Amino acid sequence: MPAVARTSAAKIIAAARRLVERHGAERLSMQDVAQVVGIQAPSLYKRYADRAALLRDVRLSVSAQVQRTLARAATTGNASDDLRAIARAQHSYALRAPHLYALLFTGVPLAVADHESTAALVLDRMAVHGEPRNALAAARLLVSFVHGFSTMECAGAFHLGGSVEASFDSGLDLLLASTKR
Amino acid sequence: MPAVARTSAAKIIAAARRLVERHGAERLSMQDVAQVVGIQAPSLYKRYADRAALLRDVRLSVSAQVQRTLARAATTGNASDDLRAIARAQHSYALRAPHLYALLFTGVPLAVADHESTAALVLDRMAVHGEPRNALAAARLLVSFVHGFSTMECAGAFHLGGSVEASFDSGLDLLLASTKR
DNA sequence: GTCTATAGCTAGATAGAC
DNA sequence: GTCTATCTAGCTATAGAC
Repeated sequence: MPAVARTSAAKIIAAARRLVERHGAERLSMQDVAQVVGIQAPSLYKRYADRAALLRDVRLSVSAQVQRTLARAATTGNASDDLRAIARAQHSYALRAPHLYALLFTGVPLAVADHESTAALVLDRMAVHGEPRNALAAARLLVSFVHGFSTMECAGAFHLGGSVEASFDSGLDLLLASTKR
Repeated sequence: MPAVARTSAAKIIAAARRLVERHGAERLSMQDVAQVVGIQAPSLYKRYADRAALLRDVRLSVSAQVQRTLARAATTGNASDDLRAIARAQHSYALRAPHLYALLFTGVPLAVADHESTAALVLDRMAVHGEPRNALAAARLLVSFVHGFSTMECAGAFHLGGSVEASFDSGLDLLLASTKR
């Protein structure tokens, strides 16, 4: 008779997520995860071959959550408003949980089905908002700005004064206006 | 009679830089640095109190190098061309040495004198290229785009096909055109 | 699936002789 | 400033009983 399960895959991932959110992925240890879920570290190896496998599941979990968040933002019924809402939601997520957000751009690229990818979502709206021929470059311009601004803001890289939030808003406005059809 | 110096601060920093460039800052170890410069690890502690102190010097060295590189790019005599050249140089550096580039936005923000900061350089050119009233936000827009695009490109985050380089160029063009006075 | 015990490694950092 | 020797700490991962 096997031992009774004292935890679950979902709880393990949730615990690991919380630890990454607080301390960053580099400092995630199997021992800390085990302690949080209330088991001993070696027991984790019954579910995950190694630390990398656990971290992979955490990344997938974060990726899915972000995708859901941005998809929910893109429901205004207007392509331009959707783009603005997506940008705001991404920026907000990055500031709220920088370590989780960083996970999306760390290590081997996540393989995400196209129909589930935020990239495809932005591209779709951009093809309506602006000239379809230029949609790919325009989408990359917008996403790069949001990503770059968010990570720089998290890193404390804006130190010339002025309102950082105002800069974000005006950058977003200018970008949307200049890509508009 | 004290022992003869077998190395120097410059060589130690250079060695650490090379290791960070190759493997990333997280994996920089005092033992590896010592081996590369040809001394024993404990000897490093005569010059640096701890690993963080050494890494701090590496960051400062990279920061100074990047600043010099971008400042040299901004000498075309024309503000708009300077901005384009800065953007290209930053993008190129980030792709060439992603781990060193990442160092600039990692950990506690680097304290850089304003007159030596790239931020001030871009702001200066932007105030000539575009409307001075909007220069701060426009500078942040431009730098965020370049930074975001570069890090996403390094992370392999552009997977919808098309030419990534063409997207960068057209994004840069659009940005410069739409901020022009 | 849980546990205890432990192997095995790597790293940061200190002590003290020269 | 260099060395050897060593301490301490933390971590990944495995073995094997229950």
